[in-house]
Amino acid sequence: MALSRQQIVDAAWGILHSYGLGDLSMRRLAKDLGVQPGALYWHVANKQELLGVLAQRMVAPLSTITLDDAAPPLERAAHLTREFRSVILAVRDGAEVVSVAHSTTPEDLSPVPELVALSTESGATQGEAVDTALTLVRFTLGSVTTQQTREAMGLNTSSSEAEFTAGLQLLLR
Amino acid sequence: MALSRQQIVDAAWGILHSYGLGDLSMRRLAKDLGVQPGALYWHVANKQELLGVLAQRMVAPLSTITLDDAAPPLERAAHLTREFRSVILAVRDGAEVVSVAHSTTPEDLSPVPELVALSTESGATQGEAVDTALTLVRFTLGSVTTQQTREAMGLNTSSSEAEFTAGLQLLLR
DNA sequence: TCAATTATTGAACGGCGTTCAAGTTTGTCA
DNA sequence: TGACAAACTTGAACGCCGTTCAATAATTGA
Repeated sequence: MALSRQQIVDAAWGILHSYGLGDLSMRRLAKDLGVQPGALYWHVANKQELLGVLAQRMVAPLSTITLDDAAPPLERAAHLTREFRSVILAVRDGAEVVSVAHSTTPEDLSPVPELVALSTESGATQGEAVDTALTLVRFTLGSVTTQQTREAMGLNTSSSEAEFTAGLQLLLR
Repeated sequence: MALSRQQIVDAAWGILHSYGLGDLSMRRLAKDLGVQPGALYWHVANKQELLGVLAQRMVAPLSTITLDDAAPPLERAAHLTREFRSVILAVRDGAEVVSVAHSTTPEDLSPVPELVALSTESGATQGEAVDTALTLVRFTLGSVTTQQTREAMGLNTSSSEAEFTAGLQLLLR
């Protein structure tokens, strides 16, 4: 069977989950797929593009999440941000991978559009809503980056969750 | 004259400013110093340590900054955070370099201790103050990372300053 | 069947961080 | 002054990395 883009992405996804970004090299990927490294470049432009696809896959579930309609918009925003956090926290080096994608296209990546909608719903102008959403996402990425970096170093991360909650409340007062 | 740790750090500082993190390799550093790469390792444990020193040097001015005594603490905190931003914005890939250091020792790196002091001064408990300071720093690092990434890609960054200001106000209400 | 398209190989290019035995230089003290 | 130790540097290698590209193989459509 011919190699496909999908297979490559799946294998990369697997390595990322099991061994982390440090082990996700094009050569390692090729070896896992039983193929020469050069073959990957027929299906994928370069490593950066591949990481972008992985980031999208990570956050994809966020755009189909259903939030309690009864809850006020800001509470739903808080909930969505928490979901964002758990999604990237669940993948090794998830924050690092998503950060790159976020830096390239800050406003398109989930959960930014969803957060913008919720923020306008609660009375913000479009501009304010974008600023709020970006701030939430950046804070979350920073928080999780710290936690995952420290985890990788074997340092204590017990206060991470509480710090995140505190920051979230600070932002969504 | 013998090579010294100080010389290495200075040369690294120069490369970082002039050419960015992508050009800051141990081999390039050695070449600039007219020395073999291995020689660096007598003075410096590894590249990560070197980057840590660079990060410290970047933020060092923040701990000796003088803030308007008359202004309320939260305003001084805002000012300090702005200074933090300009300091890392002024160095190519500054946010990336400082992020690594921040992830390792989040609470020791300037301007975190200073922000904690200002936050307690305005009535927060120690715990709240730490959370606020970390949130401010992480948001700022995220914001500048995005800006510098986009600059490096030749993309538009005109809204960066306004987004930063908006986030800052959101956090220091 | 036989071109044309699609896909893969194999090999190379030019890098990277780091290690280490072997050498050189420098400083100390008899 | 000379010998010895300590401080430092070299040169070479190890094992990686992302990416390119001519040549080759496999698949497809006419």
